[in-house]
Amino acid sequence: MGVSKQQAAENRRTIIDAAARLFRERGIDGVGLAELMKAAGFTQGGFYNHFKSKADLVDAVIAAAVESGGAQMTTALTPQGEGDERVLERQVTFYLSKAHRDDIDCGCPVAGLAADVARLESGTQAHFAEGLDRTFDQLATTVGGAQPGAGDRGRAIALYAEMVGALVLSRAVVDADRALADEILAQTRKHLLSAVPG
Amino acid sequence: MGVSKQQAAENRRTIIDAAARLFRERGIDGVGLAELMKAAGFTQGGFYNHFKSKADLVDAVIAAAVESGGAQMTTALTPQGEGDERVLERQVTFYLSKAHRDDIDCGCPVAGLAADVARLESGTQAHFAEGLDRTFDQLATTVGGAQPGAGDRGRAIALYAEMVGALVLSRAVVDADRALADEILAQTRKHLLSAVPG
DNA sequence: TGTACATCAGTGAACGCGCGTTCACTGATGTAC
DNA sequence: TGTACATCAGTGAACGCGCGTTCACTGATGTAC
Repeated sequence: MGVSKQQAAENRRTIIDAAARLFRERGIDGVGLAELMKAAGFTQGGFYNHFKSKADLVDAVIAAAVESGGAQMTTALTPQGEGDERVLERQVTFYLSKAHRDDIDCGCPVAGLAADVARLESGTQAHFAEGLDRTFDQLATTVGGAQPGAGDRGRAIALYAEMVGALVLSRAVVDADRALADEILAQTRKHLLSAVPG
Repeated sequence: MGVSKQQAAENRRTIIDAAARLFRERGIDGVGLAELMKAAGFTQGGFYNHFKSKADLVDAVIAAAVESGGAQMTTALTPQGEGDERVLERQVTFYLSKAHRDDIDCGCPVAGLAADVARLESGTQAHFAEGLDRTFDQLATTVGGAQPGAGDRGRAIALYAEMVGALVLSRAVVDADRALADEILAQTRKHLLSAVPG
């Protein structure tokens, strides 16, 4: 068609965003390039103007997802400026909400993509690992609050693992047994919030 | 070839076992039927003598995995007859070991398949949900120990979610950042064992 | 117990289909003069 | 500033390949008489 460089860059971004959504929803193997390009508003052939292969796109998706705020844990839903105790509480409450579970294509990419990432080449895994590492550090400062300590990162890791596990398990059964899916969220929420001071 | 009914039943089992292994390792979408049948020691065409579709096999795999001892949590590695406190400790220690993480094709099917299960039809999800529910109950009695209480199941769910999350996250980064993968296991192990009395 | 035949788990080739990828082509963008 | 041309993001058809599935065929199993 003929398109400005800026437009082309925006289009690339559009493709990555569509892929991030579809990959979380149906898994990387479950999404074809034709369908993906159509979802982004383009035809199949244009894909290779932006990426040299599907693996290259996956790499870009992981890098972008992880870059946009350490896996969605410490951004959007935590308007800064309030007391740190409350921030942790609100993050946990949102992360383990039914809304977050049911909105998988906009939800935490760590929970949505972790299983697939385990099967990717280690170059792509490395981006994911960097983002996860950063997420642990950010969460550690939130956990530490006013009195940071040596065990904060360890506690952050345990906290995050429980949230990711609960979300993955809840999603795995929600279509067949909504009560069980809700129970998983409710019990882990209760467990984690009881550990938060206040 | 001509094969006895008993032999046929054994062959069916062999196919399911091979599928359980391969599905955990590379994801359901990542395994083709030709490859699967070859791994089980047969040719491609025989598949439909045992299953009416790939989805039917997946259903059988989930049902079998979940049936063989509530997701491998409360079987094999816990020789009964010893004190209950120690049983929980040993289960956690094994579940969060490097050996369990690295041996994904023989490991806990809940952690290995949960992400894929979320995308399956709800009939298949139901088998998984039943197994998960039973696992929670079994783990609750272990958690309750000598003094069972009303909060045991809730604590079991939180415990299990943390273990599954840790295993999934550790596997997602192990090829790219082994230190981080090990840290995740070590910190969650430490966190969970510190909560066990004794 | 022995013979005749239906069953059905196995083989291996073939089917259509959608996958990731390649290609020739188009035409506005953006540069060179 | 205006003209000539290279660039390259877009289109849409085509490629080979492996997928899930179907098929005709084989021959030991297992039943009927």
